[in-house]
Amino acid sequence: MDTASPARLRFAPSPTGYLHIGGLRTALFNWLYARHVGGTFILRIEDTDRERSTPEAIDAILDGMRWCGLDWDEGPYYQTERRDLYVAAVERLLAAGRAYYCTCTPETLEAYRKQALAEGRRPMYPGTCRGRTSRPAAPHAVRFVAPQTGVTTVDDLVKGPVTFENAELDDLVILRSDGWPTYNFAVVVDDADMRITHVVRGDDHLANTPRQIAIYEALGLPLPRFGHVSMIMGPDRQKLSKRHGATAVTEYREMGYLPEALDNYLVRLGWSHGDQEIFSLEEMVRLFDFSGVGKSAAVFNPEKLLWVNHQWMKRADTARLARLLVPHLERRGYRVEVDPWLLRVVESLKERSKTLVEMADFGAFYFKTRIEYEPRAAEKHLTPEVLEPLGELTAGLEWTAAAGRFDAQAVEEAFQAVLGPRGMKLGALAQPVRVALTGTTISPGIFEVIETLGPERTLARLREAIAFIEERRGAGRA
RNA sequence: GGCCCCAUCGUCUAGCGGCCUAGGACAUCGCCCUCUCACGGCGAAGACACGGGUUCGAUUCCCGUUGGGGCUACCA
Repeated sequence: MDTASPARLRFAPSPTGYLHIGGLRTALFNWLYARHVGGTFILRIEDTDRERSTPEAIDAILDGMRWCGLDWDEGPYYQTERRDLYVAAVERLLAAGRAYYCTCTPETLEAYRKQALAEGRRPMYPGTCRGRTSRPAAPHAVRFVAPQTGVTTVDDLVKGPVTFENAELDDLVILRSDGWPTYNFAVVVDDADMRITHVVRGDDHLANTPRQIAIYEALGLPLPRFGHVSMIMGPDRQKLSKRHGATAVTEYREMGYLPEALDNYLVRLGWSHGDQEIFSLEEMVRLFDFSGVGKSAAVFNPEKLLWVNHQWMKRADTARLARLLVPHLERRGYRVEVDPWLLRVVESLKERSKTLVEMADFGAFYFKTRIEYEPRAAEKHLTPEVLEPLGELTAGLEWTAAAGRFDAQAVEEAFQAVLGPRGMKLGALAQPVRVALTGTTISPGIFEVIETLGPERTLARLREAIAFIEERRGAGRA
């Protein structure tokens, strides 16, 4: 028995560029609702604009969606493979007198529009070809006979009821002179054919909805529910675009973001559930509903995304993080593989890294064969005064290593053995050691670093630092 | 220009007539924790765009103004 919900939703991007943040959020909302009600999620590629559509863009869309965990149950369907369907629908409209051939050239149309605008009139199609029912020999498009009276009300899932005057509707072109359908027509034919029950999309399509409803009605097709989600904008309150920095979802992967973090951040842009900020995909699916979707547009805030990512980095499974970190390390020239040692490294880093990129940069010292000291750090901490304690610590750690235990606890004891008798504070020794081991004054806890580094690397680096100080002292005397 | 949508801290938002001297989160600024950096804890600052109504009572409902956005293509 089929107990699944009959709800069918779709994401229908046009492959004219990379998959951007706004598109991904639309996809996410569709996917979440479909999963929430146990319905079907369909992917459809709207590639009828053959000038601007590219195979690379299609790959980018599929890739981005997979990365974010938005799996589809049907498709991808391609509109360029469904042309017969649109043409057949056009024929039906033509036969029913709900469409007509139009031979007006783009030039005359453009001239007319300009004139209308200049005179302060509405730039609508003048209806020159209305009623032309026989196929012209000249190049022609097909126009839809739009209703001229009455109103159309869209009972929107997020905006509520929105009413439009049908007199505002234009006789729009449904079939271009190149034989391909236009957007407003193809969506209707496809959504109906695919039995879409909820059309959820950006609210830049709200004004298109009455035009589409008119087509549904002319074709005698049942109406789906519509839901128009507000858009995502840049800090300048303009539609998000390349100007605003990274907007392609794959860029976020390269910048070291986790897909669950991007999903989490995006779902909170326009949707909320009380005061909760962190949601797993599973939680979103359980909680998502249109009643929680807001009406107003939201400004994309990279800083909050960074924070959300940090939250997910801390929660992430260490082995998975290690696997994801590898390419970032390789990009920096470190040959590593996922082994227990890398796991330890990641473990020491995950709490304090906001992104994988940050983790790779911050943890690079673990992998370096030679430590370069930051000049200021060396200046301040690798001084002759610490030569003796450093030497003593090195000896102590050698002993610790020889004893076969090199854990944080044993390391700390070695430190105390140096510190205690001298009445030194931990910081006075920890910082020089930190510079010796990492080259900088910033790192995870020093005992943890030493334990992770292991005796061999630790002792080599300490000796090198001692040599460095001695050499510099010698140079100073000369 | 016309039509449509939107309007709570800088940003994301809670609020669905009295619980609001408006709550949370990011960012900012203090303090605490502390071997550095983070994390964490505590605290500060910070908003209902404006004007009319409706109501015993409006952030919440209605109208207008203002501001922002979208559509107005043989792009999607």
